[in-house]
Amino acid sequence: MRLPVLNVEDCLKIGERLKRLRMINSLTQEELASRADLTKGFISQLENDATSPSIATLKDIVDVFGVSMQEFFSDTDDDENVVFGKDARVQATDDDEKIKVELLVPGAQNREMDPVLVTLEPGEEMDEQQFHEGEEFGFVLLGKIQLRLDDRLHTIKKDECFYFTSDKKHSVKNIGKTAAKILWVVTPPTFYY
Amino acid sequence: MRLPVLNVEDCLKIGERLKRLRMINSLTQEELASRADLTKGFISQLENDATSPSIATLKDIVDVFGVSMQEFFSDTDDDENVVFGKDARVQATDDDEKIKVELLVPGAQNREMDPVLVTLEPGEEMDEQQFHEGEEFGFVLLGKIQLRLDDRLHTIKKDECFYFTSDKKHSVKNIGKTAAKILWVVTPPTFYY
DNA sequence: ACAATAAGTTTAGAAATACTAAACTTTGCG
DNA sequence: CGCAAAGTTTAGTATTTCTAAACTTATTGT
Repeated sequence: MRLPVLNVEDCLKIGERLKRLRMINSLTQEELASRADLTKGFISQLENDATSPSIATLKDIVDVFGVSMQEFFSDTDDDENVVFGKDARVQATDDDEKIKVELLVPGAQNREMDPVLVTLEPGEEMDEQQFHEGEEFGFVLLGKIQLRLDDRLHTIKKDECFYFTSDKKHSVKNIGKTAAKILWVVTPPTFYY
Repeated sequence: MRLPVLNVEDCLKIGERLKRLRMINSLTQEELASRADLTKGFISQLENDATSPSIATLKDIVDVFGVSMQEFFSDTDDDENVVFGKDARVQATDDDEKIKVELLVPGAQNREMDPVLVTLEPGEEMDEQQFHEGEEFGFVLLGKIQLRLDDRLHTIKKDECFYFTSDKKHSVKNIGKTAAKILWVVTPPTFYY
């Protein structure tokens, strides 16, 4: 039996495909191993291209994911993602910016909502510069914030939320002593950061 | 490493797929072996499911055929029918109707064009009642017809053709003394008979 | 901050097999 | 029929697939 040649692994990317599928399905290596009747050590080796599975074993694994061999080797992303873990987040702001905005569902085409995670350090404020149509919903996961809608101020604490139409000028400021995190959902999707 | 389980071989049919591809490419086992840097004995074993290749080796083999791993594991019969004889025609009109319309390429899903054969007895007319988007092309195989587009009339004889956008009201009439036959192609496919 | 646990990685090696070389069998052709 | 081409089978070596378990890193709760 042949050693996997580096260029084959490169172009087939078996490890990468396996890891991606595992993340999409929110499984640990141990859970996947258990379902495919393998060991977690082997799953780790596969994901890191330290070894290659037999075709039969690969089939067992992709069966756990409910994916065909054809789909597994497909280079187009046909399967709409339903579950998005932390690693799927796309940061929409630079690391040097104090405000951190992360897209929770990247690739928002064909969707009605755009959920993002906003992180504000103490004292920082996020301004909305543009009006747009639609509605916004926010849930404060951490900290205490002040929401300004036109000329009115609202204090919102952890586990409280807000909902307003996007035709008002609005901004959010962290008025607490620790970082604030807001789960924010916009409909229809609009890119404004 | 796991033995190939029988049901895996059954559903993946690796040997069968390999043999079919080899036949399509008119290669002997020895030629294929030579091109993939393997032995003919091994090819024979693979085709008879006596053993299973590693993924890397499978990739080498399908590369010889110019096929991707995705295509290799595809369950759809990729070789689309290209030739449609008379026996493949599907009549879209009843026998008691004077106008005869036959689909030339049945199962038109996933196609950009819908070709039909229209037969008109002398003096008969085929009306288009509905507007729709798209384009239409026609070739007069037999006879002489009159094409009306909105308020304009066109006489088209055997071996002449027409092409227009479908946003016009249109109809066709046989103005000859013998039956007329028109090969008519509509894009995108629309069912209007 | 720290401890405990979850999650992932690495190591050593047993068992299995991927693949070979060559002998054997079948098929096709003149 | 004889011969060569094509395919199959056999025996075995080198390699790898996959394991169990130790180790490391990451995460969570107090």
